[in-house]
Amino acid sequence: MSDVIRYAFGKTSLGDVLVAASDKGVVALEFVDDRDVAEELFHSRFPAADVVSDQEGLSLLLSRIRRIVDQPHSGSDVDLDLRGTPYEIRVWNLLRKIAVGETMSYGALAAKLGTRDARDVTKAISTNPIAILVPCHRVLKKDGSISGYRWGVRRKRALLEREQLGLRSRK
DNA sequence: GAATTGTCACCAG
DNA sequence: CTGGTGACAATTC
Repeated sequence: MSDVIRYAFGKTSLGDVLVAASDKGVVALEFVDDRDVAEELFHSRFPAADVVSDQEGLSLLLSRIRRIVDQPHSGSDVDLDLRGTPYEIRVWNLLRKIAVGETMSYGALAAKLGTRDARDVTKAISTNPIAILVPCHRVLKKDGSISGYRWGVRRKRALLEREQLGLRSRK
């Protein structure tokens, strides 16, 4: 049997996003520049699944995501359907425990996981299909500088700035 | 910032 | 196994 995955496009203050969800939760959330390209890419990522467009059915989810992007500190309660190797899932779960406004280095993450190399973590993170909801943007290099981001360093910086600003002005 | 080097897991051949 | 590579890290300029 094949899964049914519904997807829809949405606009956030950081750009267009493509969100996809199964019955269990969100399976993917990506920033896209070109919707046609994204759609194609997306189909090929879930060859075994039944991928259907469902703009209306996901409108609620989209609005929640928009809220999270605009106000990261307001908390999120979106169900996720993580798909990946056990190791990757471990990493992603760890990422989700990082508090808003906090950051962590790849090295520190590696230590927590008992991995030898930071690159091990890097690889797992870089294959993360779910932007923002799995806050891979809160992972920086050890000196605090931004190294790279799957969806563009610019967005990563914007996200972080927003989170820290939100924290500060909330007090 | 950018370049340089050490390192190690991963992948293609 | 060999060689290329990287969302790293530490150093150096």
